[in-house]
This record gives sequence, structure tokens and C-alpha cells, in this order.
Amino acid sequence: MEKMTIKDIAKLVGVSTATVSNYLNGNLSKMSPATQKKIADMIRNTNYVPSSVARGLATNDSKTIGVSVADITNPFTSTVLSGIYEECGKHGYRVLFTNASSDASHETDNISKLQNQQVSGLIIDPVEGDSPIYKTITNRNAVMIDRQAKQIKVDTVVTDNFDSVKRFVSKMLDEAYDVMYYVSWPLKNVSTRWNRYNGFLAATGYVSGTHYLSVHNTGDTSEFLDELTAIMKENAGKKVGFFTMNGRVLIRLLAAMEFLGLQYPIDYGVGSYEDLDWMSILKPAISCISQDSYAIGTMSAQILLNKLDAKSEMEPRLIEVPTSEKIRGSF
Amino acid sequence: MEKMTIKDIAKLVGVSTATVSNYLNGNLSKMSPATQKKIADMIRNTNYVPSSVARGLATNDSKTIGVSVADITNPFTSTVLSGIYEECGKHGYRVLFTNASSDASHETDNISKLQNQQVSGLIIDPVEGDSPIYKTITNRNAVMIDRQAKQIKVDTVVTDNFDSVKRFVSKMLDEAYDVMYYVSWPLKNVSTRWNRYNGFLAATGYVSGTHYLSVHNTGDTSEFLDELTAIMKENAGKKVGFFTMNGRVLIRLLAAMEFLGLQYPIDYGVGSYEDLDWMSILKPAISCISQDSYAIGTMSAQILLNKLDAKSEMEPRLIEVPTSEKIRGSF
DNA sequence: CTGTTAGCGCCTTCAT
DNA sequence: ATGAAGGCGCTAACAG
Repeated sequence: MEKMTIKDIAKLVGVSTATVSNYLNGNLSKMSPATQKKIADMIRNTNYVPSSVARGLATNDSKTIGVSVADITNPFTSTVLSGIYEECGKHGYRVLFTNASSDASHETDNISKLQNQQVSGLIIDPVEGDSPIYKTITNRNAVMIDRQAKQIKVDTVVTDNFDSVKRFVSKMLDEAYDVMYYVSWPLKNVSTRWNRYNGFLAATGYVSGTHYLSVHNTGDTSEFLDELTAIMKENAGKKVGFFTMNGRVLIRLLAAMEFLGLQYPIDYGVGSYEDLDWMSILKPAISCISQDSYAIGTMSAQILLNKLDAKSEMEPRLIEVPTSEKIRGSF
Repeated sequence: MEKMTIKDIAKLVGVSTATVSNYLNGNLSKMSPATQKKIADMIRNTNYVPSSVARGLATNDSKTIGVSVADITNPFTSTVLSGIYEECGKHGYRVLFTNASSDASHETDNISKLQNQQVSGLIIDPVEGDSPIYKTITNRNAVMIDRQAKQIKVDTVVTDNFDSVKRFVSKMLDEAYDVMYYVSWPLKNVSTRWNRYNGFLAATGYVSGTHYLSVHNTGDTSEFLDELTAIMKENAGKKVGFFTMNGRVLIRLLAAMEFLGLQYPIDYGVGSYEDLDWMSILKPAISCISQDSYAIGTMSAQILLNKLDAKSEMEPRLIEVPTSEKIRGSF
């Protein structure tokens, strides 16, 4: 069975390619029910599938969504991606995948390549808060995830960072913690980290820059250990609580505490952003804020696809996806 | 700056499109150094980027690798994907992503769509051991991951399942366990699960079908709990060990044991396939077999891309990626 | 209702 | 060393 083309179908059925094309595109009003059926049958019999490449050339629309993620290895990200994929599939769009591996220049490369590959739209899960490349994307055909620029230029889907952390940390405070600390990757200019920190500050009333502790994703943790040691010593006798900004940070904290011979919820208390499967089997289980990563994926795709066919230029929106709390026994 | 085409460049430089095309494709021998330079400059100045869609149409090669994964949410899978992406990028290929969400019919759909979208090649991380759709893929332009059919028809990249489990379980046995059990998702016809089970059998000498315990990924675990209870009762007084076939199964086991009020390594011992970040912070930390998921990704892409340009039909190979052991304190 | 006919942007003989 | 021209498979006016 050779590769069929629209021409073959047209010839076999005895109509012109235009008619077949119209059929393919749902312009059924433009032909008799009889030819409709003949074409339908022929397509079925020959297993004909139109070439999306050729169609892309002709329509200048590849029906492809380019996705740039910061780090696909992050459980949050892979769940988001699965949401994006499902939603795109539902609307007949394909997904061109790129991954920055947390490297900003890699990301720049990825995004500009996607742009040069005539994708219909772009979904970006940014590595950092800002990058020159972000200026090159337009609200017409892009949405960003998780990054809340000071001035939103492009539709952005984020999780409820500030408020959920504020509520959660307040709850910790209610448990009579004397002092609290926010643990995070280096804040840099990553809005997610800042928003959660600000929620923390709002709940505690601390001033910005204090009660903040950072770990690096990679390399040695001796510095972190020192800071932690200092904190625990400084607050000897007090009830001290920690809020970690995601699961991986939590792992760093727990490992460090373990190293220092300290145990929660006795020597300290913990709560975390992000709900990962393993958190529930720790003893005690970790109380956390659960974000709906899948929904973030589907929402962002939905918004993007909507504006792709709406064709009307809207002003950029900020969509906040709600979270839920899982209170277990870690504080 | 309008969208440049090859024609524009040709006109601006004062040559024909053929010459520009030759330049673009590295056929530099076909033109004078002078024109080479002129073209190069013009391309740079105008920011011209050839349309991959048009090129795809003309060459009938989209320079795109279609990827079908069983479940992107699985940490193994997302790491594999990152490997695939890096390797493909290195060779100028793009990655079209699809995800089956562990659903076989969804997968069938994904793969056949990819096939109809003139991808240059296919990488498949299969949902199950077999599916009619797998018959439609050819070794010419595809590689499979992690699935070892009885008869390999397509290059397949797997991790060292059998031997590494055999070695690891032997090591557990050396710790004087009286009896051991293999815990897994339902074996079905998934080669990975079977191979690990067979390695387990080889180490223990048990007969197939015994000392095997399955959990379902979803739904209630009461059945599992009952089986576990029976096992622990039946082996009262004995030193009993468990080997879980991956991290998620391990979580199920630990949760169940916790529910039964049992603790490792006192009441039982555990070891697992797969090395996940949280395993090292459990107390005691989990001893496990660490597979190189990233390498599996890069290898499979490498093999695929190699044969895509080698153009010589080779016979299907089975590539086994080695593992390493992390012995910690869980048994 | 249906057919004709230009393109879409690039590649590729075949001439020159 | 360079150019002219046809074609890849499909779409979209415009005719009829």
C-alpha cells in the first residue's frame, strides 16, 4: 500500500482535489451527500491520512504547540506536561517538547528554536524569573506557567502561592511555634520562591530577608548545615518550625536534620509546599500544601488554544489555581 | 522584519534560490567562497531561518523523533525523556511528545498518530508487553525501551534487570534472611516485571509463581494488606525480606507495613529496584538498585539516530544498560 | 455543487 | 560555479 495523497483519492473517487480537501476540512456543505460518502469510503479503504506537513505549509499553521520546561525531571513539571499533552490532544494539536535542564541559556536556545519552527503556540515553564528571550514572546500565541512577572505581558498560570502559604504557616503558628524559618532554593528572581516566601512573611510578620535559609540543588551542603546548626543553637529551648518551598528542598532539610541528630516533630516541626507520594510514608507523615499540577497543565493549554482560535487580542491575565492542604503529623 | 524566505535571500544576494539552498545544506563545493560569504552575511543580517515545514515537505523528512511514553509522571520515564531530548537536540532532531497515561488504547492512538505524522523515527516506552500496534513498527526507524519481547523485532534498550536483581537479592540472602518475597505491580506481560522476578527466583531458588506479591497502582489495598498479614503470620519467628520492583511499589509496601505496625529492618527487611531521592532520607535509608535512566534515554536516541542515517538494515539488537547498587540500611 | 489554478518554502535534477 | 524549473501534498480563491 503506497503512500496515498489527496490527488490519488481525488482520482480514485473521480472528483477534484479541491473537493477532497473540502471534505477533509469539514466543508461538507460544498458537496453532495453522494460524493461525501464516496470520498469517506475511499479514504477508509485506502487508509489515507493527509500529510500534516503539507497542510502546515499550505496553511502556515502546524497545529503544534511548543513546550519549554525548566526541568522535566521535576515531578511537578512532568505532571504539568501530562496535563498539557492531554488538553492539546483533545483539540488536535501535537506537542513539541523541549527541556532546559534548569539551564537558562539552554532554555533561550530551546525557545528560539521553537519560535523558528512555526509552532502554533508556546507554553513556557521558565527557568528563572526573567530572561531576554521572554521579551520575544507575545501574548497572542503563548502562555507562561508558574512565573509571575511584575508586569504580566503574557497569560500566566500559577498556583496559589502567597495565600496558601500564608494560611498554612499560620496554621503552624497556631501550634505554638516560637519561631519559624523558610527554606528554599536560592530565591534569585524566581517568583514562585518569592511568593511563597512573602506568604510566609505575611503569616509570621517577619521582615523580608530574615528567617530565610537557602540550599543549593547541587554540590555540598556544609554551608547549609552550618546555618542550620546556628539556628538550632540560637533557638535552644524554643519550639522552632520550618517551611520548605518544595519536596526536594524538604529532602535536603530532612537529610541535614538527620545528620545533626534532630527529629521532627520533637526537636523541630516541618511543613512543605508540594505533595509527593513519599511524603505520606515518612514517620510522621509530612503535612503539606498540595498543588494541582495536572490542572495547571490543562488550564494553560486550554487558555492557549482558546486564544489561538479566538484570534482576538485580549489583555494578559493571571490565572491562579487553588491548592489544598494535607495536614498530617509533621508539626 | 518580515518573515524571510529563501527567495528573499537569493534576491538580496543576487543569486538563485538553488545556490542558497545548496549553501544551507552544506554543499559549499558548489559555489565560490565569495558567494558563500555573501550568503552567510545576508542570512545573519536578516535573521533568516529556513522553514522546517517546507523543508520537511520537500525532503519528506521532518527531522522529528516521535516519542511515546507509558507514563511521563513516572520518575524513571521523565529522566529517560530528558536523555532522549538532549541526544536528539545534539543531532538536530526535534522531539514530538506523546504520553499514554498507562492506558494501552491511548498508546495505540498515540503511536499511530505519530506514524501518520511523518516522524523520522520512533522511540517507544511501552505500556505493556504486547500490543497489536507494536507489530506496525519497524526496526528501520524505531527503538523500544524497557520492553523485551520474546523475539526482538526492534532494537531495544533495557536495564540490566535479571542479573542485577539476582545479585542484589543474593546479597540480601547473605544477611541470613529465612524467606524472601518479591513485590510488584501485577506481572501481566510486562517484561521488566518478569525479568526482575526471574532474577529474584534465580537468587532464591523458589519456583515461579510463589513468593510473589502484587499491589495495584490504584484503588484499595485491603487485599494486599491481607496477603501481607498472612505472610507475616505464616513466617512468624523467621527473618523475612522483601524486594520491591520499583519505588512506587516500595511506597505501597512501606505504607502497608506501617499500617500493620511493623518496622524494618527489625520486623522485616527491604530492598528495591530504582533509586529515588527520597529513599536516602528514610530511616534507615533504603538499599536499592540504581538504574541509569538518563543513559537509557540517550542510548536509545543514539541508536535510533544512527540507523536513521546509516540507512543499512541491521538486525535488531538488545542493549542492556548496567546498574549499580546502593547498599544502605534497610536490610 | 465541483473543478482550475495558483501558491506555501524549499529541494533537486538538468542545463548553462 | 550558478540558474531555471518542476515538484513535495495540500489549501483557497475564483470560476463555472
